[in-house]
Amino acid sequence: MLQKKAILNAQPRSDNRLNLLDAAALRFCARGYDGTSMRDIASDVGIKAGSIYYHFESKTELLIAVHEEGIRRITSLVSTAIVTANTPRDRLKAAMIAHLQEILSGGDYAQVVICELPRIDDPRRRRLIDARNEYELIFRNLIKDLGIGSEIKCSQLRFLIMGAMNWSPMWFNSDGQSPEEIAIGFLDLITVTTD
Amino acid sequence: MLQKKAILNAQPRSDNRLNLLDAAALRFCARGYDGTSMRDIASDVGIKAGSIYYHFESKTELLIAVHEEGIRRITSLVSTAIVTANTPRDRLKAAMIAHLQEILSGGDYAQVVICELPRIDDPRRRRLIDARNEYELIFRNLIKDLGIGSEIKCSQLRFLIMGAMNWSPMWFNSDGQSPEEIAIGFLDLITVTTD
DNA sequence: GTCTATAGGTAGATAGAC
DNA sequence: GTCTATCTACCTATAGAC
Repeated sequence: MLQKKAILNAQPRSDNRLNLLDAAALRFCARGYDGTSMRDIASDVGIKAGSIYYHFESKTELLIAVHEEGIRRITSLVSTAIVTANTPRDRLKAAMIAHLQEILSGGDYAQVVICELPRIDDPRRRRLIDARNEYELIFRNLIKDLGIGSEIKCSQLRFLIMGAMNWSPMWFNSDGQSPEEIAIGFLDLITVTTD
Repeated sequence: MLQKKAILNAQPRSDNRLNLLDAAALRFCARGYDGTSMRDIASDVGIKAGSIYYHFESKTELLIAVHEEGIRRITSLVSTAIVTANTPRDRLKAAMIAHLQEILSGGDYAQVVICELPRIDDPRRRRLIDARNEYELIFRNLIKDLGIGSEIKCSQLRFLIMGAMNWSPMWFNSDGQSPEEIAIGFLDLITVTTD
């Protein structure tokens, strides 16, 4: 009975699994995957490197887990943010705000999703790329709903917006504009009329 | 006779320093600084790892040299591109085209400038950041010349444009739009009026 | 200028004690 | 679940022969 519940919850005890994920996200974000050692991550949570392998099969597996958790979080946040908005433009604005909040002040998971993907050398890489593409589908649809015209124009707009947002960690300063102000500033500069 | 020509063509003698720079740029671009070993770079030019140290003091020094060369090239290209344009908008367009051409089809140096800077752990890092900021000053001035108004609006526009451009290697496909078409597409989506 | 050989260190991962 | 100990492999960098 008790055991059954534990199985259903998937990861019942072992709190350090989550601590390891957090530490890995932080380290991968700060120094990159190749610049981070298992010993670094282990010491952040107060255990020895060998003990990580009780929770994760390999270093790659750890990166994949961080990546999947990052996708899960940002997808959830952005999906939730757009339901309360009424017009297509407001929905896009809400999505941009949520996306920027997550990658600028939401933690390290999102930045790992954004930056460390190209480094993964693993058969499962494709699955991660697919997951990220599925996330970006949200923006693809929001932009299509703007009704600005051709397919190619929609692609260009998507690349413009996503690029500007995903690059923002490179210059963002928490003393300056807030993620929300940045999102609004970007959107105001963009021509979203149908002509 | 044949042998002499082969030597002249492939390795202009002694100038393996340039070959090493090229190989390092390619490797750093593809696998990142931490994901590249001196053996990788050496084998690309047909020498052994230890021999690199005749040309460069250290691996960091090699990255710095790639970075400086990258800055030098893109600054030169963009500076040249804007002199033939007449209006502020055309100058910005010319700069964007040159920038995108260099990072998308110009080689690996520019991409190293863009992506590998945060990883450098060296006192000389500041010098490189300054160099990149000086390069970006070109765009800062071009945008100011548009006369779109407030300082903050100019910053937002700069971040929007630079972010979209610098992110483009993540999705660029040489079978699709050309760098020039991408630049024009981006600019057309942006409101550059003074109101 | 490039080689060989190697120093000295750190990486990811495993085995078995507790 | 975490430890210690260790394996194997690879890393940057140096020294000296050629």
